[in-house]
Amino acid sequence: MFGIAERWYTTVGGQSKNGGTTGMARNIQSLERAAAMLRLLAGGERRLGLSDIASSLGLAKGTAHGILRTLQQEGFVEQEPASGRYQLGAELLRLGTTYLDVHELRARALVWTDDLARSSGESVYLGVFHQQGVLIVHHVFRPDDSRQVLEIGAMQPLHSTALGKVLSAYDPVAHSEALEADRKAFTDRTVCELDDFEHILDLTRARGYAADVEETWTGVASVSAPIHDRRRMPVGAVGITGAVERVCQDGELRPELIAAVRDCARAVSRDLGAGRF
Amino acid sequence: MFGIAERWYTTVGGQSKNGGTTGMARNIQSLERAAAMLRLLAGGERRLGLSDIASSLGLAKGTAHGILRTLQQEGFVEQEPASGRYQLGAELLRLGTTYLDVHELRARALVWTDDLARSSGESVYLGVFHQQGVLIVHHVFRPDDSRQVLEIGAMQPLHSTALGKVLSAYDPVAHSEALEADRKAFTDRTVCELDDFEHILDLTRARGYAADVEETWTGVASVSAPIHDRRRMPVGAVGITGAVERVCQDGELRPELIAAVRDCARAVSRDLGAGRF
DNA sequence: TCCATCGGTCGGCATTGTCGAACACCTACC
DNA sequence: GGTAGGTGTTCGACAATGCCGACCGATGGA
Repeated sequence: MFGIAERWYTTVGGQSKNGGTTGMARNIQSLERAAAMLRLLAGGERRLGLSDIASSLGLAKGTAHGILRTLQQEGFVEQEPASGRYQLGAELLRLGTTYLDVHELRARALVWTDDLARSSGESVYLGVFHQQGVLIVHHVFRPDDSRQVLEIGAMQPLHSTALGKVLSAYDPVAHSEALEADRKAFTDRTVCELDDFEHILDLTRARGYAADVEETWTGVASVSAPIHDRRRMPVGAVGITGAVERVCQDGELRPELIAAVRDCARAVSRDLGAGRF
Repeated sequence: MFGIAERWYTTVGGQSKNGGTTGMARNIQSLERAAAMLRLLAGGERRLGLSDIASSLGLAKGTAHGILRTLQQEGFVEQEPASGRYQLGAELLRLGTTYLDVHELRARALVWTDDLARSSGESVYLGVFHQQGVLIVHHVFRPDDSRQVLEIGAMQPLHSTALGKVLSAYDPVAHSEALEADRKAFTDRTVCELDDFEHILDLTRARGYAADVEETWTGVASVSAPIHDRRRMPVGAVGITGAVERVCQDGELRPELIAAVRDCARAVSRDLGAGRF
């Protein structure tokens, strides 16, 4: 309701050419609503009914139904025949996997992350900045026979994880996002204060890597380093994650692990074309 | 173009109430076009330009740009800053993973497929019917240390794989889909003729399982069995896949593997509520 | 330097999506 | 058994919305 009326005004005034930060051109309403529905279905744990969806988004039932019907036909949502409730559809999985296949950073990193997992003995994560957090695009299991769950497609917070700190330190958009958001305390070691957090980012830039010692999960520590493309722009981060007893020694991160992570990040960056000069 | 004009007539004449087989209600145009764009981007291997996309879908450049701009803001497509080309976006990966988390069949099957992989010594696949093929929603690696790639989110053909035959035999929609499509020959053992294929489906229903001995990939054989829900409707299929030398013996599938797969399928079905009757 | 093509934007028209009410259907509860 | 409240779905009319095609500015070969 309100968002619609507001958007109207933008057509009258000057369009400010390009906008420093955001384009702010008008977008297609039905698409925005459809995306909001998918996000709503992704957020709510269980299936949602039509009335819930319509009222949550402030839409008429008929409107919401039209969008859902189209999304269902395209395979983006499915409807449970019994209750008539809606949930996400299989086409999203297919397209999401295709995204991974095309992802250049991931493709270049595959072999290097395998090496890193073998040499470090810990699980390896590759993440990119997305929306308000870090999206895991690759995950190599720790090379032992323990039961592990694949975390590709999962999100991690920016302010407490090693991957998130690296991206916040090097990616300007991630930086402002991390500063604006409220930094939730996951453990008693999580850094939430603005000044402390910015100091950590400065430290990250100075060192060239970031750490997370029990700031997100108790007993778990990580190290991460940034990956740059051929234009020296930050495009992602690699890191290892493991039990704090293995990753740390005498209260400090084991130096050989830091070196291994940084070597891997440099290798991937070089593979992306950032190598020479 | 043509589809649009046709749709117009339905508003004038009688609306035929409900339509016998399909609802045939009108869908939202911009959403259909956006979905077609995503599918186009998923199909083409490399990134596509705006003009390519517009001409491929028969749209004006401005129209295509508006849809792409919105999709980009929502995270469904990304634009390479240098060339301006478009590719699929990270939000699809996030939503696709969320689809897996909510998937009830997959959740119930997790523990049973692990057992099956351990007892059979082969890799395990869990698939559901989707569009024109089988979508892999779970994949357990063969329990040795060999290098394997995760195939969750990949598609398999209906007519040549064990999973596809099971779904074609038990799911009516998959059945008609498999009969109508042209069955491509992947190896010289692929069954393409309509009569032969229908005979195989009859055999599958009679036996309660299906096989694929070098009909899709040379040197690879699979066995699969159907999973039913509490209404005895087929909802998916589990199967094992491995080198033909291990899976077969004296030209026949090893009986203990067939039994293990069928036990797993029955266990998951029972877990879904199909147990008592 | 020119020319072809790229992605992106803008104004005007009318198609298209939206709204709200009415419709079947089901379940639970008097 | 009826009723009341819930569901998802359809319909018709209005006008706001998204579509089209012409128009920019930049880019990159020839």
